Amino acid sequence: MPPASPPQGAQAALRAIRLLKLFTASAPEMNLVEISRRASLNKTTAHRLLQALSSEGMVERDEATSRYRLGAGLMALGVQALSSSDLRLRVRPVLKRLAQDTGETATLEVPIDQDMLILDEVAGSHFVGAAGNVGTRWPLHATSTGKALLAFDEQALFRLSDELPALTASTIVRRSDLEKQLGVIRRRGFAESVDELEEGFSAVGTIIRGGLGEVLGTLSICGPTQRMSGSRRSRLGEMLRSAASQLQPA
Amino acid sequence: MPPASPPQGAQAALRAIRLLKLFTASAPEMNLVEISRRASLNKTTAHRLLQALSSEGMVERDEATSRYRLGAGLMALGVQALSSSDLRLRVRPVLKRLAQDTGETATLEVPIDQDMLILDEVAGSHFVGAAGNVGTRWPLHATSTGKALLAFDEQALFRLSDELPALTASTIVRRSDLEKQLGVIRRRGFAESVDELEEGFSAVGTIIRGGLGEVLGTLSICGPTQRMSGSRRSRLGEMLRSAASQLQPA
DNA sequence: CATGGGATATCATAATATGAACCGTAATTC
DNA sequence: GAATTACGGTTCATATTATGATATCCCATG
Repeated sequence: MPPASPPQGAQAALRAIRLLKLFTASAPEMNLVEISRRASLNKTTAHRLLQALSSEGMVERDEATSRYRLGAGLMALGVQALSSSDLRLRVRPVLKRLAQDTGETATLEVPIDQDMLILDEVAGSHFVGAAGNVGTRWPLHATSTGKALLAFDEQALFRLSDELPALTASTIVRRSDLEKQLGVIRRRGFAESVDELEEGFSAVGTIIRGGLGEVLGTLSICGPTQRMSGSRRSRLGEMLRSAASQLQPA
Repeated sequence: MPPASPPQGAQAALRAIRLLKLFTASAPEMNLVEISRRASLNKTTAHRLLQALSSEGMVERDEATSRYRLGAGLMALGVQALSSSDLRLRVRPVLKRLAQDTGETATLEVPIDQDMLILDEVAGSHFVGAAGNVGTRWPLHATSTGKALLAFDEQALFRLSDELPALTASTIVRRSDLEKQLGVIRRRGFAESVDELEEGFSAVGTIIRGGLGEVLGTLSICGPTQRMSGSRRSRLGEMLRSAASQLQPA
C-alpha cells in the first residue's frame, strides 16, 4: 500500500509544501520563474504561495538577486522536529553503545521519498570512518538500512524509483537481483551494503519495530570495507539485531 | 515596519504552516482535538490539513496514541535549510577563528519570532562553556545578539513581546530600560548580556550586515561571567565588530 | 529606443476549502 | 449495565477562497 494520499481540500497547502521541497542541495536558490516552472504552477500562484511561505519564514528572498531560498523559520522547525523525535531520543543510548562496543560509526535512519535520511549518528573511535552526516540522504537500494527497510516493510517497495542508479560498480541495479537479496535479508534478519554506496564503504543495517510491529526506522553500523570482512559483518549484524530487538516494546 | 503580511489567497497554506508551528519543546505531540483548539480551527479543517501535512511527511501520527508529531520530512527540509544556508557557510570560518583566538564559544544567530535562533556554533577551548546549542532559541531581550538586533534593526522592535519575562534577577524587564541600553549599544557597536539569560552566563554580540546594509544575522562570543570581566567584554566586543565588518561585502 | 523577461497587482469566476451534521467507537460517569 | 461524553473520521451543500489571464512597472540587453 503506498503512502497516504492527500485529502481533498488541501491543494493550496500541498502546493506550498511542495514548493519547499523544490529546494535541494543542487538547487539551493531559485527565482520566481524557475520555481513556477519546476512546480508546474502559474507564476501568479507561485508568487502568492512564496509570499505566504516568506511571511512565515519558511523561505527568504534575497533582495539583491531576487532569488528565494529556504528560510530560518524552516530551519527552526526542522531542528525542533529533530530534537523532539521520540525515536531519536530512545535510540541515542543504543547508538552510543554500538559505536563504543564496535569502534565503528552507528546511525539511526528513516525513509524519506526514495532515500534514507540519517536522523542521528554516533561516530566510531577510528580516524577513518563516517562522520557528520546527520541530515544527509542516501538512496534506498544502495544502503544497508534501505535494503533492510525494503525487506521488512512491503510498503517501502513503492518508494523505489523505476531506475536503480549505479553509484559504484557494485551497486545493485536490476530489480530481480534486489528482490533475491531481499529474500536473503529476511532470512538473516539484517542487510549488508559492500562498496555499493561508495567504493571502500560498507555497512550492516536492520529495522526497528514499534509495539504493533510497525517499522519505525532503521539502524546501521558502518566503516571502511577494509575493516568489514564477511565474518565481521556477520558479527556486527547479530549485534544490530540484538540491539534492535531490545528497542522493541513488549 | 513589521514583517511582510501574508497575501490574499493563501489562507489554507498559512493554516497548514501554523499547525506545524504549534509543535514546540513543551508540546512535542498532540491529538487532533488539541491541535484544532490551539489553532482555533474546526476539527474537520484541522484534520484535513494534518492529512495533507502527513502525506508529505511534515507530521506523523502515532497509531498507538493517535497523537501527531513533527515528521521526518520536516526534519529533512530543516536540515536542508541549515546546510544550504549561504550565511552559515560564509560565517563558519569566522566563528572558528573567533573561538580559537578567544577560547570562548562563538555563535551565529538569526531572529525567529520573539527569539534568536542559534544557526551555528563553534565551541571554545574550555571545559566550562556553551555547547551543542544549534537549533535552540533564546528571547531577544535577554541575549546580546537579540539586543544588538533590536539596536540596529528597527523592524526587529516589532518582534518584542509586550511583557519582557525576567529569566534572572538581572534580566531587563522594563521597556524604557531596554530602550536606554539600545542607545548605548548603537554608540558602542556591540551589545552585552551579563547574567541576564542565565545566572553565570555572559556574552557580547553584534550584527552582520549585507551588501545593501540590511541585517542578515548576528554574531556572539559567550562564556561564564567569571571569565567575562567588563574590560574583557570590551575587548571581545571590538573583536566581534571587526569580524562582522569583514563579513560585510564592499 | 525597442524589445524581452521578471516581479507584482488586479479581479471575474471557477474551483476549492469549509464546517455543520452525522456516524462509529471507546472511555467515563452514574 | 445504561447513558453520556469525547474523539476520530466522513459527507456534501455552499460560502469563500484560490486561481490565472491580463496588465503594469522596472530593468537589462541589443
